Amino acid sequence: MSYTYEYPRPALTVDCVVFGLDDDDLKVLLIRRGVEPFAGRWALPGGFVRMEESLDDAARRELEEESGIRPSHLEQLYTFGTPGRDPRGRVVTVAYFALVKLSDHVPHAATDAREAAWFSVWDTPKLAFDHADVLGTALQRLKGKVRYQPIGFELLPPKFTLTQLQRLYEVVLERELDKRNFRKKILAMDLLEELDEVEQDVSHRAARLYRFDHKKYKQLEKAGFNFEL
Amino acid sequence: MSYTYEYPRPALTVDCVVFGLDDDDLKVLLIRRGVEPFAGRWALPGGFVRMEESLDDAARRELEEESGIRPSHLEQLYTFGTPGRDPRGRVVTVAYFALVKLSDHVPHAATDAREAAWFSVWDTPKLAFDHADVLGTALQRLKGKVRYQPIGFELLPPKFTLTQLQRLYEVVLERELDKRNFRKKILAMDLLEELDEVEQDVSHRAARLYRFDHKKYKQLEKAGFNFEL
DNA sequence: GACCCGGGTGTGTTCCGGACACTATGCGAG
DNA sequence: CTCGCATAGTGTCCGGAACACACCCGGGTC
Repeated sequence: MSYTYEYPRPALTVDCVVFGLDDDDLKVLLIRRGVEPFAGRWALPGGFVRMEESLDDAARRELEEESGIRPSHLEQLYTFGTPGRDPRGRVVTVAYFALVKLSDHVPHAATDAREAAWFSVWDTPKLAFDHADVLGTALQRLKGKVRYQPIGFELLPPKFTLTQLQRLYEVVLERELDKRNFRKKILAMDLLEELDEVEQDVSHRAARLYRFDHKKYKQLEKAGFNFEL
Repeated sequence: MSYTYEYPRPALTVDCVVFGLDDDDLKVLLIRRGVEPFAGRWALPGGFVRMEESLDDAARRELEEESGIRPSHLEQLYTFGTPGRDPRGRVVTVAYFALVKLSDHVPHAATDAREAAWFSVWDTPKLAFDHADVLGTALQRLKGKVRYQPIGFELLPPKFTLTQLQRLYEVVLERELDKRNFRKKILAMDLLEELDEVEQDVSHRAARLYRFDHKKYKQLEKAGFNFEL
């Protein structure tokens, strides 16, 4: 079977930058390529877009196929289409940006035949194609977006302590925050549900657990409320 | 001549949302389509991506071809690829977002054979394809971006008054700003060059003219400075 | 020359964000 | 049982920004 067109067409792929948070290290999911080009190199999960699926669906499908992951947050990042970025010919890729709770996905899970692993974003191996650029763009986006949209919670387990939340922001923004001011600000938004539980198995005073209230956020958002770090 | 591939490929286009400022009305450039589908309807300027050009180049080329415009600011916006958005088959479009100084481009200029015109963004005719979505996305982006990057100046003539600048922000952000504070803030950034000229032909006290200092901004940017509102 | 229109500046009040250091609690070691 | 340790949790003060209001300026119109 083959397909013929009057004019040449680039091939279209999607690639996903999936972030996860491991304690206070920000991780990205990579897949080791089995075939040329760049066989043996690590790359972002991704693949070709099918004719009947939307771009978002393609991203979700490839991610599920290659790693078994269904991210809690997925959004389009940027489209990379410089001629020459793929040695096989003209390939345009729509990059996606995803966040997952690492607690839901066993670290270093090799789900398929392919080898998949989490790497610290500050210390990745050399990547295939222009995936280093894609990762860089995704990091920038994460850094910019985390401050004015409550997407950071997608990286944490459902129940978390305020210290965990603060660590998350410190890791992503690459700077330290003041504990008192951070708590004041985040609690003033009234988006966290205070639970009657504390963390377990720690050798010091246990911290109270909180839960992010998605419903309340949606309401406030409609009313013109703006989340801001 | 024809081109054959082993798997089917979507066609790839670029479309441009070009904004211009006319006094205190925000305008968008539209082209009237000559051919089916949507013949006679207004649409965003755009066309097919060639195999040897980058996406940015394709956007610039199509814009020049269809309207003669070379925008002072151009950036990628979002990629739209829902199956069914084009009745001719699967077409994925990379949307771009551009700003021009209307003073450089005669309003209602019909440069080519095609009819091109500026419309108020709040009052456009019914658009072809999903271009209304694209326009909406572009407006959101403009609104978000204008506050933390000095791209608004690309909409004004090289020499402008502070009131013009304030109007621009009020129009884009859809809310009123305090005159005193606006001036204080913008002047405190030290990015405007105060000229020894005033506006002409006004029936009241003439306002002083200013010019945006691109060089100084680049310097400050490198030094970690952040433009904000 | 009176008045009208926006341009441009000053001031007082309130509000918000950032800087800053100590006490409380629970566990484990000895 | 006590002590030590590691982290949880908490309030105040200050300066600058936001906001509201009031005023003078300069030129054109009638």
